[in-house]
Amino acid sequence: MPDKKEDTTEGQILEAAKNVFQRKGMDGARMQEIANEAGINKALLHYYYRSKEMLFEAVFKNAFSLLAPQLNGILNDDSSIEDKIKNFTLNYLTFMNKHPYLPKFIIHEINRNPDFILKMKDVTGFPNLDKFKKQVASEVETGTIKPIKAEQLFINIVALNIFPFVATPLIQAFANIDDQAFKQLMEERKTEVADFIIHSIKGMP
Amino acid sequence: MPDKKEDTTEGQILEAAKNVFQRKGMDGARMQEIANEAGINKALLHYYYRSKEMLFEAVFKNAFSLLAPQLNGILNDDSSIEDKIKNFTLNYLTFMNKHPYLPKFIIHEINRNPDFILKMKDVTGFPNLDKFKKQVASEVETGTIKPIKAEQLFINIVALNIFPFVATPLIQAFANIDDQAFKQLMEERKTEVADFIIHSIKGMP
DNA sequence: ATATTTGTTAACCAATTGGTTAAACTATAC
DNA sequence: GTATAGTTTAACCAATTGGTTAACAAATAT
Repeated sequence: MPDKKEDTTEGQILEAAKNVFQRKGMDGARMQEIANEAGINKALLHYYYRSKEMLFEAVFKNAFSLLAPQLNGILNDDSSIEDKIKNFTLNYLTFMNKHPYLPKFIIHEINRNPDFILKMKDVTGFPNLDKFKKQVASEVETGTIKPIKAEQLFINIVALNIFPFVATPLIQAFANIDDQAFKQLMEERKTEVADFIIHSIKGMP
Repeated sequence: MPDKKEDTTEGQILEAAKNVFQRKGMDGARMQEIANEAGINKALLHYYYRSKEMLFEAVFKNAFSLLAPQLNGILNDDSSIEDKIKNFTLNYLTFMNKHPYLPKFIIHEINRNPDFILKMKDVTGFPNLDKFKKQVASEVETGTIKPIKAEQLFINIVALNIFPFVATPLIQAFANIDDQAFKQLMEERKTEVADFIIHSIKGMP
């Protein structure tokens, strides 16, 4: 009896499928390649997941429910905006070291088929801006931060944190740096990004 | 004799290929679909472009050489950092209205095959950070802007400008807004983003 | 006018791909 | 032990896909 998830056949399938789908995308992935990487027969793939689409959906949901809580953190806890930004930036960039393909994968597949996001909306604790909006409005009113729309601040936060991991090769080419130097830049960003944002919204209006 | 590019067969092919490739990506695109959209026979596609890869490369190079000058603007002209940020933000967000699929397309395909970027490095005026780095260092020294690495500032600028167009459906879902409201947000960003950046780098160190 | 090059098509082909089938192997139930 | 249900495989299948061929039409050259 296997106790670790990766030792069960289904675990191996999901792990292999995750790797192949995240590397190649839904369209580029091949069932045969997933079977090979899982060390099993292709027919067995269809035994566990009747179709490529079903397997893909399982992988996508897994990925999405890893990412969603990261965003919910910033939106729904009770700390100040400033603390949220600091924590989110630090957490997210740390999290990215473990799952570097995740944002590319999710963003690409949602662009390919925007309906996927509807299927997600009920499943996990789907991120929601309502609370964050009230908090921003409130801190703007008390003068803790300068006037800004919650939506714009939210976009800025996720953009600054996520974008480098979506456009890694492009940035590396423009900045003319190797993997090591890029990793170093990302390490610096754990504090750099939060400082950048806070500096911007803390000044006089 | 056709004078407009779109009236020649090759023009129709490139236009159709651009649309299909940008919607579906290299892997998801079908030669038959491109032929249909161009209103021609599939064999004629292979008459003009021997293979799918060659056709794709033509489309990709076109797309890239539309985007590259946008970045070069900010890197290689002689205005101040502040003016560069203002101009770039305004220009880029305006440019995006005309080519909304462009950044998704380029980023996805470069992730799929990072070697593509090597092929681009010689072709067009490939963006280069050298001049920008000197300028940032100089303005930091004179105290015009607070201390920041040119690479980090560059990443921040492109992230804030490009990311919303790469992750549109995701942002729309999180912020719970429709196309119209999203477009409105992007319109606001034409000044919002530049203000946000400048506010951040102009404060006391 | 007519030969020749260029542009266009319908029909075809080989390879790939997602998916199925029927048999075999393995563990579990009785 | 043996029936039974669950797991795994090799071989197969139909559809799709990128690409080709050979014939035909339209310019262009001579």
